Formats: sequence, C-alpha cells, structure tokens
Amino acid sequence: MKNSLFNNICGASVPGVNEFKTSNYLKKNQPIFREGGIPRGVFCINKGKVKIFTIGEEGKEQIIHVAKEGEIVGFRALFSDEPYRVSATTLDESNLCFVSKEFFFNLVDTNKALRDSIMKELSTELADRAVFITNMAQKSVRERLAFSLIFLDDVYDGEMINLSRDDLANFVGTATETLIRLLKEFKTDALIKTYARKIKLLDKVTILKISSSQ
Amino acid sequence: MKNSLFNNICGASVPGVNEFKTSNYLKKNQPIFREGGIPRGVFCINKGKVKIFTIGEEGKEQIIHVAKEGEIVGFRALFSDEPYRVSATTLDESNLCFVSKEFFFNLVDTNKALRDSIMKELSTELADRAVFITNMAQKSVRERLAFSLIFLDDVYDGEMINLSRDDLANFVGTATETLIRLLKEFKTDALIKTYARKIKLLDKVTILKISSSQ
DNA sequence: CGAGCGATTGAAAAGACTCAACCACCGTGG
DNA sequence: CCACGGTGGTTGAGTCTTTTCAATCGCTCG
Repeated sequence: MKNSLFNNICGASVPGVNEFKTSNYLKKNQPIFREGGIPRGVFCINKGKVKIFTIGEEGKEQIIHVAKEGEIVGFRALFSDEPYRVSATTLDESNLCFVSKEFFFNLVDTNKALRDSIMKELSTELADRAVFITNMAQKSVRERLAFSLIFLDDVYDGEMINLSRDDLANFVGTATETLIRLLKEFKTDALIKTYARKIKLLDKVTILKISSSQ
Repeated sequence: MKNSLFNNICGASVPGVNEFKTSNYLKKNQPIFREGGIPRGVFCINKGKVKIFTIGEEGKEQIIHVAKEGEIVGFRALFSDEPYRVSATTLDESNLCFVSKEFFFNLVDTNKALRDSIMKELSTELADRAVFITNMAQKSVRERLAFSLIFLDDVYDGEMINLSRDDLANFVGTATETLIRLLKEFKTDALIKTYARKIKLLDKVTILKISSSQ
C-alpha cells in the first residue's frame, strides 16, 4: 500500500489508532454511506472495491469513482461539514475499517504531512473530475467505454474487471443495452474477451487509442 | 465579499499582503494561466468574470466553472504540485491580484482558519463536480441548458448573462448550433429574452423545472 | 424444477451533431 | 462615405449515434 494517506490514517504505526478504529466485514453490494447521511468518520478499504456514485433526477446511478484497497473514502464530506453528497457501496466482499471523525480531525490538526497529503489528494481529484466532465461532454460512448476499461483495468490490477453490466453502464454513463452492444463490438474486434461478467483486456494499445478520440 | 477565502488571502487586513500582492488589469479574453503551465501563485478576482476550462482531445473547450468577483483561482494546482491541468481566461475586462506561492503557503501554514476554509472549499467543489458529471451523463442538452442558465444567472447576479454563444455552448457541453436552437425555443416559450448576446431570465421557476428533468 | 434477475438482441424513434450556407453587425481603409 | 472583410450569430437539411421499449435467453438459487 503505497498510498501515504492510508498509512497516515489507518496504518499500524499511527499512535492510538488501534483503540479508535473498528473493523468491519461487508458483503457484496452493502451500502457504506448514503447521499444525505451524516458523516461520522472515514472508511479505509483494506480489501474489496467500492463504488462512489450519485443518484440522478431519474433515479439512475452515476458512478464517479471505483475505489480499491488502500484508499480512504468519505473524508470529503467531513471537511465540507455537510451531509454526504455522494453514496458509497461495496462491489465485492470487503473489509473496511472505520476511524471516527474526532480521531481523524485530531490527526489532521497535529500532522502537517497528513494535511499536505489530503490537500494534494483533494486537488488532484478535482483536476481528475474536470477531465471526467470533459470526457462526458465531448467523447462518444464508444470512446468513454474504452477510457473506462483502461481505468478499471488499473483498479482491478492483476484481476479481470468484475462489475455488473449495469454498474459498468453507470460508470461509462450510458444505457445498459448500448454498453452491451459496444462490448460485443469490442469482442468481435478482439480488443477484449469476456468470461460471464468478467472482462479481460486483450489489446490495451488499441483501446487506449480509441479512448483518445479515434 | 462574503467569501472568507478571499478575505483571508487578499483582504486588506492580511498582514504583509500589500507588500506581496501585485495588481493586474486584464482585457477581455486574456489568458490567466494555461493547462501545462507552472503555477507560481494564486489569483484573486477583484473585478470581472473568469472561465476555467479544459481542452478536449479534439481541441474543444469544456468550461468547468465561471468564477466571479471575490473568488480565488489557481490554488488547486499549487497543492497538487503539478502543472496546471485546467486553463483560466478572462471573460470581461478584469482586475486581478496575484499572490505568490511562497506568501500563500506561509499563510496556509500559519492560519488554521484559512486552512479549514480551503479544505472546505476543495471538498465542496469536489461534490459539485460529482453533480456536474452526473448532469453531463444523464441530462439532455435542454435540461443542461436550463441548469446552466440558473447557475450563470447567479454568477452574473444583478446583470444579464453575458457570454459568447461559443462559451455558453462549451459550458453546457453541446454544439453551438444546438445551443442556439434551444435558446430560440426558450425565447418562444417566453422563458428568456435576449439582447444581442445578453440573456435575461424571465421565468426562473419553469427553467428550474426543466433543469430537473421534465 | 420454477422463479426471477441479469444479460442480450431487435426494431423504431428521438436527440444531437455536422456541414454548408447565410445573415448582421462593425470597424477599417480606400 | 461606402465597399470590404471578418467575426460571431443563425438557419436548414441530412445523418448518425444513442436511447427506448419490448421480448427473449440463460443461469442461479431456493
């Protein structure tokens, strides 16, 4: 886990953390927090993947991010001192630990390095989201799918991408049917191979090319 | 100027700020910073509007935000310690002041209240962008236009919205022609009235309704 | 073994985009 | 003073992508 944020908050070396953190096992598709809920602390992902999403006006999910082992989720809402504006749900069996707001803020106030990491993290994500917005606005669904596959391949690291078609469509920002049709095209073009819902990338170079407009 | 960030950085009460800040007058459509450039400080907007945008693969601008008097721009890149990943350009004649990186960081390190405001600001914007992404992914252009008009009406406060059609299209995330056609529809529906490029909202209630699907 | 959900396919309709042309305004220079 | 060129705004028509709705398939789980 190279993520310094994680180590600075949940790592064994953080003084006192063991008395304060609680460990939770969660099954697949369990909510971690919900839009509108009151934040009481942060969650560190020890194992499993977590989707971060908003619910659009029509009730459709838009997945903003897929977080993996070593990431911290839910700290943004603590700073803005408002109810959650996004929701988080496990995608697999997961193991999270919870660190209370009080303990977290105490860390932040006393540890400049942690503060700097957090500022950096927030700023970087802000720029990432600017790119995300641009992709949504300007790229075709086909291009966005390619982009998403590259992103998810990284999140799933060695393993195959393992999301429901609905979740994948909600990440790409399209209808499930459209997603399936495009996956089929990618399959016939030998860019990917599917094993039930799992997806393996065969030709990352071409996929990357597609993701950057043609 | 109610924005505490601005007052804590550029306000007359900040000790030493007058020796460090430099004031700049900028004409319409002048670049403030550019994607890829190296950040050397932050800019406080005293007067005028500023667009923050990225350039997509095809060279098309996507406007992410329109900042107004009292806002600070360009501080995110300082924290992430990377080149700018967005660009900023004036939309009107503007008056900005520049505060150097060194002075800014000194303020941040010594002023907890400022730090808290910045964290809050970053976190809030992050959530705003999640909503922006969702809007892009799920709303029709018509709905996004309505949403954008409401947003811009607030930015332009008492005045009428005053953007080129291209800029407006790049904010909504559509082609200029589509934007113009929809504006026309809004005009025939008596939702807005235009005076050359300026736009006045006549029926905010209905526009708001359109912006939230339907 | 049947229910039910997720995945897939088909066909039609709608929304947006592209391209091309045209208009209107404005400042410039002959 | 007026023709000229340029830029930004507007309109039209055709095309293509994407969505929607409906139906079917196939598998898993009780």
